[in-house]
Parts: sequence; structure tokens; C-alpha cells
Amino acid sequence: MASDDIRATRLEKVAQLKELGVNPYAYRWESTHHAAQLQKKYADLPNGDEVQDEVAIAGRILLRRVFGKLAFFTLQDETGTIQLYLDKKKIQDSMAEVDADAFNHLKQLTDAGDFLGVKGSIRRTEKGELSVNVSYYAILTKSLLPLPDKWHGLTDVAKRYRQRYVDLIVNAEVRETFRRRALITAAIRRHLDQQGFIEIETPVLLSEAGGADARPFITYHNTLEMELYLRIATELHLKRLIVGGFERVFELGRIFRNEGISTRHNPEFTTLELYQAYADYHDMMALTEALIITAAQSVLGTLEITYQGEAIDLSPPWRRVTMHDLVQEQTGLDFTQFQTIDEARSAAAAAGVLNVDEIQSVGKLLNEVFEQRVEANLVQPTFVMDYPVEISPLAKPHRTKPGLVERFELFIVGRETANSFSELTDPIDQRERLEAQAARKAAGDLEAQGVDEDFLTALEYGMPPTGGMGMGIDRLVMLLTDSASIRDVIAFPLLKPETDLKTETDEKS
RNA sequence: GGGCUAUUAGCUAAGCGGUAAAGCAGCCGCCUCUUAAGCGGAAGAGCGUAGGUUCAAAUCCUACAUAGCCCA
Repeated sequence: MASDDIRATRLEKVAQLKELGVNPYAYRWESTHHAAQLQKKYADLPNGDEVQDEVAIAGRILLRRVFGKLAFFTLQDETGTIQLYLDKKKIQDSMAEVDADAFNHLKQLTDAGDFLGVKGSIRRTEKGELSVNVSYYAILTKSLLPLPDKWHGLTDVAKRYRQRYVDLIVNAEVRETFRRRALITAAIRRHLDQQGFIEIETPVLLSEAGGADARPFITYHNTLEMELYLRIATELHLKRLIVGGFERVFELGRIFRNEGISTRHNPEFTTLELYQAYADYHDMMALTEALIITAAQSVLGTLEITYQGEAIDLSPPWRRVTMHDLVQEQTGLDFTQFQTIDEARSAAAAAGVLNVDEIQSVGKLLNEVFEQRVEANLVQPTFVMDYPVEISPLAKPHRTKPGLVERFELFIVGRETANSFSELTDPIDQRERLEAQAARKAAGDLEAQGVDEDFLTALEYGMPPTGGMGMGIDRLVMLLTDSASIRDVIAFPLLKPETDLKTETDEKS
């Protein structure tokens, strides 16, 4: 039967229910338990035994196994499933006043997918399945569309993303992923709260995007008659709050980057950014480690995890190593020895680094070598420290190493998971660096941003020494849910609209 | 942006040049211990879209669309 016919059949059942005086779209239901609670509470009930405890429960019918005068339904709620034992005699007797033909109506007018509320006693069947022996039922919502195959489920990836609600109904592990995501963000907020941080929401719509190298989305405000940018980072506003006197602030929120889509990139994604006055990047390392450990413990209960078949040990302390040392370790190149870019280029080329000719400074070349030869090998959690100033416009110069800044990035399974600095607090230095960026923007670099004058003004009022850290929450959730694609941890990932063929032909005719 | 692969009924899918299997779901009938319930019956397909090759196309070719994987 085609889906339109199935829908028509079910609409007919809706009409029949209304004729019987039943509203197929009920208003409320009072439950005493969830499925998982019942499964736990009566785990020791022997086969064939029944207890007279009256329970009420509600959920979606997943499976129906119907006999002449007996039926078994599998009911699913948020916590799991429980079987309904539906005995004709019992139901007809106890519901006689409501509906003399209650059992047959249940058989004929419900489908897999409907929401049902039931009351009854608890029994474990002779075959060992814990069940609610139903004395009363109510159809709470009639479903019009058929569920996917009860055995194979929904496997079409595109359809799973486009119709996540169906994916969630049918695939329990998807529900578990998003439950874990919520536990992770809750654990982060709890930990930061305990450390004295407060969360402050900063604007999404800005007249000037900043705080990162990325192409922004552009939108338009009608009454102001001006273009606005969606934020690409929360950094510059959170720092303004530090200027204003808050000492520990953070924001866990969505940012938007107008870039490609891949298994690791979605145009909108969630970051944690936090700023702590009177702290430096060493303090940030300790905090970052503690945050991720707390999140892992609260969601998984262990620090020994598996990601895509690879064992990851999150037990502290994590390795702390400079970018220079890692590059030397992997390639033999000692970047502290190079005086000129030419010297560095030829050494790098000799070591097999590709595309060295386009790179204009020793610091950028160091980063290039790092990206080409080191990054992917950083499987266990590793803090990579002390970056070249050229690629770090918002970080404070290193207190002992010229040309470098006090910055670290955290790598896990070869992916950048967090980024942190001793924040630049010298307004004159900051202006020079932002103006260099603005020059790149003027020269056509679409990822470079203009100067945020108001941010510089704030810095001129004085910002205390501050440690800052940003973390990609989606990537952390991927790690802690063993998800291969960022789309598996975003409930509704961005997809191109499907071309609607019906609409197209309608337009033509 | 480039390459490879996929797209067949609501879902899961076979067929890979000779005129669209099957299972589940749905419909009708039987059935009081099933759990992918079972048995019997009758239905349900513009084979992603648009062109082309051929006596003949789901199948071969070319574009396009969407998605996945790999590369940049």
C-alpha cells in the first residue's frame, strides 16, 4: 500500500474514533512511572507472577502483536520500552462503562506510532517479559504516517538527518547521543559555576565580526537599513566584560562561519569561551584538563575511552610540549636555528614538507610543518604550547621567547579541540595586530576582519592580565559519544533543501 | 573545488540490456503467552530528475539534483 493510502486509512480511523466519542488528540495523561523505572523495580519478579500494584504509563506504540483475544504491544517512552499485556476479557470488563467494545477498538483503531496511555497491574509473562496487564487504555495521539521497518529501522543517512524525529523514534543510540550531549554541557556549566564563573550572553548580530579568522554570514536589518554579521567568535565581547570588572566569565553558545561542510564542520556550531582575570595560559591548561575530565566522568564514568576503534586515555596529566619540540621530534627540524625564511624553507623542503615556497615567514612555516607532519599524530590528549606571533593576533607575547606568544592548542585524536592564550592586554600592540589583519582584509582576504575600534577603546581603559580559552563543544561531544561525523552530534545539521518535484511541476503547469 | 559510490513501494531491499522479486508496515480473514509472533488471501513501484544510445533501458552513456566517503 502506498503511503498516501496508509495515511488515508489512518485518517479514516481518526474519524471512527471521533464517532465513538473519543478524541484521538487527547489533552493530558498522568503517569506513575517510566518504562525504565518499572523494568528496574520489578527486575526480580518471577515468570508468570503478577503483583497488584496499579501503575499508569504512556508512550508510543512501537510494535503490535495481536491475537484474537489477546494482544502484546511494545510501548516506548523516553527511558525505554515495556510490553503491554492486553487481555480482551480484562479490558472489556473494566472498561465496560466507557466503551463496551474497548478491546476490538484497540485492535482495529490503533497502529504502530500512536501514543497510548495505559493503567494496569504488573505481571511478568510466562515467557519472561515484564508487562503492564492493562485494565484501561486511552489513545492519546493518533499517528498518520507509518514507522520505518521494525527490524531494519531507518538507515538512509540523508533521511535520518532530514527527519531526525523519525531517526530518534527508531534508533535508540541517537537518543543516547543527544542525552549525552546534554550531560556534557551541563557538566561543563556545573564545573565552571563551582569555579566562580558566570555565563553572560553576548550578541550574535554585529556590525563588525571579529575574534577569529573566518568568513562571516551577512544578514540585513530592515529598519536600521544596514548589513549585520553573525558572530564568528564570542571573544571580543567576553573580554569587554573582563574590562568591565567581571573576573570569571564564559559563554557556551552558537557561532556561525560561512565555510565548507564536512564530517568535522557545520556552518553553525557550539563553542565554549571563557576568560579568567589574573590567570595565564598555564592556569588555562589546568582548567581545560579539569573541564574535559569532568565532562567525561559525568557522561561515561571513565577516562579510558574508545574513539572510532582507537583507545584514548584522558587520565591527567596530559602531555605539555612546545610546537618547536614537536616539530623537531617528528621531522628533525630545529626551528630555533633558522635566522632567515630562505634558510628555513630549504631545510623544510629537504625534510619533505610540501608547498613551502608560498610561505612568507619563519613562524608561518613552522605552523605549516606542524600542520603537515605533526597534528594528525597527536592522538592522545596533548597541549601544544608557544605559537608564532604571526598566527596569533590576540595572544600576549611570550615572557621569555621572542617571536612567540603564550598560547596553547589542545589536540585529541589529531583534532584541535581547544585554543587558549595569555590574552593580549597591551592596547597599542593589539591595535597594530588588528590593523595588520584589516590590511589583509582590504587586500581581499575574506577570512580577515576589520578593526573593532570599540574593543580597542575597552582595552585602553585597561584589562587585567587574563587567561582565555575556547573549546569546540561539537568535537568534544563527538569524542565522548564515539561519533564519526559532526552531523551525528547536531540534532538538525544544515542540509541543502531537497528539490521538491511536486512543487516544480506545479510551477510549470 | 576534484575523484569515487549510492539513489528501486512508507521502510529494508533483489534485479545490472528482454519489459520490476521479496520481507516488514498497511488492508481482509483465523488465532489467549507473543516479543522481527504465526498461518491464509488481496493490493501497493513515475526504478532520484532530464536527455541520449538501442528493436528493447531500473540496467549502457551524458548532464543535473541530493547524500556518503576520500582528496584539496
